[in-house]
Amino acid sequence: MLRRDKPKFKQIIDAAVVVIAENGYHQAQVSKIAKRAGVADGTIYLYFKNKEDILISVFEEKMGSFIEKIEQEIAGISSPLEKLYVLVKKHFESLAADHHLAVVTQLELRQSNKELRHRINDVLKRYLRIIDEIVKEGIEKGEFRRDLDIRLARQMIFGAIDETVTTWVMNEQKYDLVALANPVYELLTKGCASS
Amino acid sequence: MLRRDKPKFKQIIDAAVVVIAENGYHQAQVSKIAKRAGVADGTIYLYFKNKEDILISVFEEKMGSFIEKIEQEIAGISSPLEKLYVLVKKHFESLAADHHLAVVTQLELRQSNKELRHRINDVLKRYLRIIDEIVKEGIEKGEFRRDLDIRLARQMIFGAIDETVTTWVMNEQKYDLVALANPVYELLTKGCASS
Amino acid sequence: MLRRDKPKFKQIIDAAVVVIAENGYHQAQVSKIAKRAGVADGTIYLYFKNKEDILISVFEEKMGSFIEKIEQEIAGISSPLEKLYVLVKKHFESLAADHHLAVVTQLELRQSNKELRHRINDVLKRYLRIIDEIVKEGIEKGEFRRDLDIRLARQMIFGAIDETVTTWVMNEQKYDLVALANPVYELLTKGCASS
Amino acid sequence: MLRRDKPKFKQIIDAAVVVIAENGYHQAQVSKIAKRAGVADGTIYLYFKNKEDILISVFEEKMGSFIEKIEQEIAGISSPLEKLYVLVKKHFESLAADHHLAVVTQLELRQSNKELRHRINDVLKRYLRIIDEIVKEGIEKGEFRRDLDIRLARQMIFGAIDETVTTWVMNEQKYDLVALANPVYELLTKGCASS
DNA sequence: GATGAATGAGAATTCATTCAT
DNA sequence: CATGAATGAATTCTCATTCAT
Repeated sequence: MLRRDKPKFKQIIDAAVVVIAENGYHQAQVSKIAKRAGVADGTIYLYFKNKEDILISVFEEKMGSFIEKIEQEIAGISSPLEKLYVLVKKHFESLAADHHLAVVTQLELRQSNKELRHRINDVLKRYLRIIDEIVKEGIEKGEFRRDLDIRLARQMIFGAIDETVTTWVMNEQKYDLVALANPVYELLTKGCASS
Repeated sequence: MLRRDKPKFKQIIDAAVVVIAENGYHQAQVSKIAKRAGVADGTIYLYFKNKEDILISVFEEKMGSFIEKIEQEIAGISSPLEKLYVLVKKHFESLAADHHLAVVTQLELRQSNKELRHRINDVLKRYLRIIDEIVKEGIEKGEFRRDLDIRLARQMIFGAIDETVTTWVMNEQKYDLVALANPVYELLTKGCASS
Repeated sequence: MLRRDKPKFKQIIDAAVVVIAENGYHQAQVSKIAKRAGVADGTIYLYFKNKEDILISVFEEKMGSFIEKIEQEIAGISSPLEKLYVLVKKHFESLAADHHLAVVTQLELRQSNKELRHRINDVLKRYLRIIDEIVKEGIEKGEFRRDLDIRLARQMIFGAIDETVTTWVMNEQKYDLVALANPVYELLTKGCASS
Repeated sequence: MLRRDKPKFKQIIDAAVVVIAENGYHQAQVSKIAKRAGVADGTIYLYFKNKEDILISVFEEKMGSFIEKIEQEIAGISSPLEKLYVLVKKHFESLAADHHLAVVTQLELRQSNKELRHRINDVLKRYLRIIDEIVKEGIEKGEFRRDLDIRLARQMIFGAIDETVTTWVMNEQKYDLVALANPVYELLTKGCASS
């Protein structure tokens, strides 16, 4: 039985998200997470190698299902432009639907040390590859400009989406993030310049 | 005499950048910074209130002169599009010219706690306002699309630039960042879509 | 289970008394106390909030049982004069029996900061109230002079006892403190003047 | 020229009393005393060997003139009982007249380390010897009880006076200390017991 | 599998004192 | 005589991890 299918594994992951969101990364002690999950401190170490492993697992689990959802959503779409639109929209929807998770991914987990962030980036790569695919397909199908550097296009797309979400979180999620999907999509596809 | 004009202040700031870049944020002990700066530990506290004050000052000093440089560069330019191009180029040039600083601003200082990051954001705001001005002027002069949401455009521009630099730093600065100024500018202005 | 009933709590308290007596208040580092108590430094903090809490607890524990002992001893005595005599005698006996404790209460704990001394005074108040009761009862029963100011009488009694013990401690406990109980009692009751 | 006759010596002593009274013993840094005295930090060390030397000098200077005053006052008195009364009265008057000094001698200087307190005790000895002389003379002249242990009588007298002043200081000097001279004198001479 | 008491390494900061000017 | 910038030693407390029960 995989650890991720055991109930306590999920309990601890979920507790970690809440504890980090409520207390901040540096105040998210293992004992706090254990208490919130309703298990003993030592029990954590039956499911996770160490604290870092909890944090990575948080990202893997949450980001993983997030990525899967998006992969499914865009699977049946043929137009790369529409795929990009759906990706932006689903990205915003997912984080708008889980405020705790949004705080954790946009603010708290970024305070982790260099190594942890490199490992988080590995998880992210799967997401970035989806964007790469959309861009590549877009070029092939003629919907995207032919002279695009795929990597740079992906960085702009991800950077813009990410910055938009982070600004929204730092503004305490006061406005409607999902409503920004369309204008962000317009910006990404048409750019700033008047044509 | 302002503390920032005293030679030891600069010594310590510069030592801090190197120490943080080489050891990482969490391994940048005050004693290490002092040693590198060639002063006693206690001397640090004649120029800085506490360790956090060193870190904020690093950002203020470096980012401050960075912003000033860009303000001067674009001051004499009349075309907002050209201003945007110069901003991207100077941004890349500045960080490419100081590898230590690039590591510190893109990776290390982001692991600071929430309060420190909020104070860092205050410094950043000045930079974001420059972008806002360019966008606003661009719309007025007809070079930028009329229907742009200024805040979103700024988020895309900053997000794309920042993501590009961060990716470059995480790839250990293996390729030529400055060479990306033009394609990034093209992306930001024309977008991904074929017209 | 109250912390004061746990064996390690007592271990640490007792270690603190010895370490403070032997090294002095300002040289009684937490690590020294831990080592003497045979526990890890961190274990201290499972039983005490901080270092100050150890010191207050030392006083509360030791002074507490000291006060209880005296309360019990005088409970069955009907004559206030005899109560006073027993109080002086027990006070001297208690401190003569524990040289370390005598050094700690008479010399070392008095170097604590104002806040700690105020909290120590709270414990002392219970002792001072016992003296007050003896004086009050003595006046009512006609054994003490009718015109006594209770508070002043208490201050003289406590001041004389305390000064006697402190002088004894500062003279390195070279003479027999308990033997002074009778002459001190005589002084307190009859005064200096020939009648 | 003796250092104690130089104006800066007195300036620094007086500044020390005020700084200690207002900030407490542990917050009375040399730099604070220097600032208050209107001299540079380094100047302190032209007049005092080290910080401890300042504190002892404070006690010597202030207690010295205090003792001299009392010696003069009782010099012309022939009755030992009256001498005792005057001593108590002058003791209370002196401290009631200088609230800062009262706080320093009764509370703050007692937080000093063991060595400093031993040296302070040397200064006190001169005062204690005055009391001894009064008691001895009192016994010889038949005004004091013949069976007195001089040392113990002195400890009671000093202990009672000191405790009375300390209680008054800890109660923030809310009531009239000098008015207590008479009842304290009565207590010391006649004791608590009804005759 | 589950517990939770015990462990112990690691770092920012203060302030008395010096000494070149 | 006077200055004040510079020095550097010294200590509490936290919290991830272990392991006996």
